[in-house]
Amino acid sequence: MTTLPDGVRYIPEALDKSAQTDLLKEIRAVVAKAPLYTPRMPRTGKAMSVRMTNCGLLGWVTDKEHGYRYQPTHPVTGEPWPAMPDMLLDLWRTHSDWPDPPEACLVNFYDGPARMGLHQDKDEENLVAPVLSISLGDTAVFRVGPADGGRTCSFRLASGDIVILGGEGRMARHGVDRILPGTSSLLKDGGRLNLTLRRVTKAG
DNA sequence: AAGTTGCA
DNA sequence: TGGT
Repeated sequence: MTTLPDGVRYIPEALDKSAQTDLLKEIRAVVAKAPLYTPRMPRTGKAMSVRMTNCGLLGWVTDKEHGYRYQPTHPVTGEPWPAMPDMLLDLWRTHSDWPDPPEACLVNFYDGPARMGLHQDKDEENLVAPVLSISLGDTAVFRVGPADGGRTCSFRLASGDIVILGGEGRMARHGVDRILPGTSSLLKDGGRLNLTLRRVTKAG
């Protein structure tokens, strides 16, 4: 594998098959209560290819009118986000090395052609706490590069893998080039779920 | 603005 | 096809 930027940690096979199945069940329950919606770019209103929902106290949302932000309610249903499953809190405790619990879990669903352009996570009030990402389902071609520009590298993220952007890597630029169809049987109809845990505010 | 395109 |  190509060299990762400083502060970007890749943990392959962090979740075994049984843990992936258990976690998927939890996320299905979240999606049943807080349906996936199509987020839209600020100003242009252009639809993103990824569909999203959240769980936890806060969720990341975007729309044409108000842009990128965190809020406590689902933008379509107006309901509070479902609670963060204990499994996710456990994974954060195990891997994040951060004292305060995560407030947001962004659930991104990538179907066959969905992608995500290179970006930095900077909508949080807390830009120091790490960002923890969990992959479920089909393999993604993930791209990551240093915060200040320069060369990016890409590698595959398979079901059960974890990536942590922490320390120097917190503001790393990252995105998803594409999904490799048929690479996992975890999701019956294919596609990829990515769960991103974040601390949004500064204090607990 | 987490998009798209176009070019090497 | 891949890196930006």
